[in-house]
Amino acid sequence: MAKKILIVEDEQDIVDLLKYNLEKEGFKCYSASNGAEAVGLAMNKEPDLIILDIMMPELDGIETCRVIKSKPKLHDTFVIFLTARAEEYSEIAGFEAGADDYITKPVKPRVLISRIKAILSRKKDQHSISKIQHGDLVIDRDTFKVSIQNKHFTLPKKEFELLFLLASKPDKVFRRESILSKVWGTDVSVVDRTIDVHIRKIREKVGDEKIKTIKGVGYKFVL
Amino acid sequence: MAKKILIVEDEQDIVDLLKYNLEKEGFKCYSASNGAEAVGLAMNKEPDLIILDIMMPELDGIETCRVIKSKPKLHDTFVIFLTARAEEYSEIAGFEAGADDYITKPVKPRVLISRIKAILSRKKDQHSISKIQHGDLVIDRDTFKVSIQNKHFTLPKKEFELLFLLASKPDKVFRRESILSKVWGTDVSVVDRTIDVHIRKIREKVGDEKIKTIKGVGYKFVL
DNA sequence: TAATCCTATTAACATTCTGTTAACTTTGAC
DNA sequence: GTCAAAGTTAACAGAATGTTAATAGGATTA
Repeated sequence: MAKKILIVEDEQDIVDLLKYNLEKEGFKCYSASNGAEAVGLAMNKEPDLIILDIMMPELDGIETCRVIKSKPKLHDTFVIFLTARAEEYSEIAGFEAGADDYITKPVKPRVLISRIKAILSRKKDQHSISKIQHGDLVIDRDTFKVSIQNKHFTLPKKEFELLFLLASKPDKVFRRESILSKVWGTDVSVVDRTIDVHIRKIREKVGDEKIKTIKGVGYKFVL
Repeated sequence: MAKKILIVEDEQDIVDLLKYNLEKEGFKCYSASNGAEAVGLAMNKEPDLIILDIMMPELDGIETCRVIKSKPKLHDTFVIFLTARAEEYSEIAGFEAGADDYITKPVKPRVLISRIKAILSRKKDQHSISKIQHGDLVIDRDTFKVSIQNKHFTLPKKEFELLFLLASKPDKVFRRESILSKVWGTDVSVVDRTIDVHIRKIREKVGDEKIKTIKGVGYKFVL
């Protein structure tokens, strides 16, 4: 799923430069040219990360960041500040406002991208429980290994994510839409059969009995 | 053992200020008033960290930094630049010359000290474990030597760091982004293929089976 | 200093494997 | 029995990784 990035910057040139480079890397970009617009867009699109210019007319970057961080919905959104080198800028103030990193202009696209990736991967790490263990089943995110009844496999990514999801709550029925949004993400669209095919592949490995179909609803993992 | 810090600065007042504060914190200080002297002292004392004024007569800070970083012996020494706020200073040039951080004048001792500690602790993390031993595998940071199944090699730096990382937690899958940030650092950006090429070279030496690919995720070291 | 060697990186191309789809079959609730 | 939902299979496209060779720049040696 493409990560969403909101660029907040009043100089159109810079917006274009960033947008071009970020989209090339597969990010979905939005842009705003002032703080107020930024807050609105952020609430609307819920980006994964916001690139925020410090120097802006009216609501400046630091204030904008404060406003953003005060919204519960956006509390976990990452913020990177953009700052001119010579600028009178207090790094401390920036971090206190809740920034996760800052980058000085002129922006080197590659530096920006590597920092963004580093930050986004941080988030990913935080959100994942790394190990599931139920009876004779062990699923370990760290090693990407699955073992069940003395059988061991290393599953492809999607299959792994799907099994991990189902097995995280044995016996709970996961509806198809819920599976889609959690494993595939909200902005990809795949045909319905795709889930079935993956379920099929998993069943081949862990055994047909382990995943039960609830027709009209979804699937559940049984021990 | 007290960490050694070399202060390179032509204004005696500042030298005194820094020295006073750093020594109070338990650091051992040396000082030089120009670039040439600095290089000599650095080679001689091998400090842990060098505080380098950008503006200096003759050899300026950036050039001095380049010279220092070109000496293998000093390659891993940390460098902090000291720069006047209003100064026309290219941060890019500084980081490209190999600086690890920079601080603007007027120097606030508390800021300086906290940055120094942060930087020195970085080093500590990286180098704290110097030897890995798992089964027939031995990897020694001090000598850059690796031995496995009666085969011995000395790996180039990057290959070594990469193998060291993977082998530090056998079976754990390291995601590509994580490898990048840990071996290459967050500020450099290299093409994706670079990791593969290094993996390939390591595999040639330690054997293909030792490093397993988890497609879409990363690599892991297996015993 | 020049010549040589070695490392890190990249580009270009080859290969492998995953994820997805289409097309068709089977199942089970009503 | 009907029909929507799910199962199944094979084929395909494209992503992800493997591989090789070329290059640049440091470091080492003569």
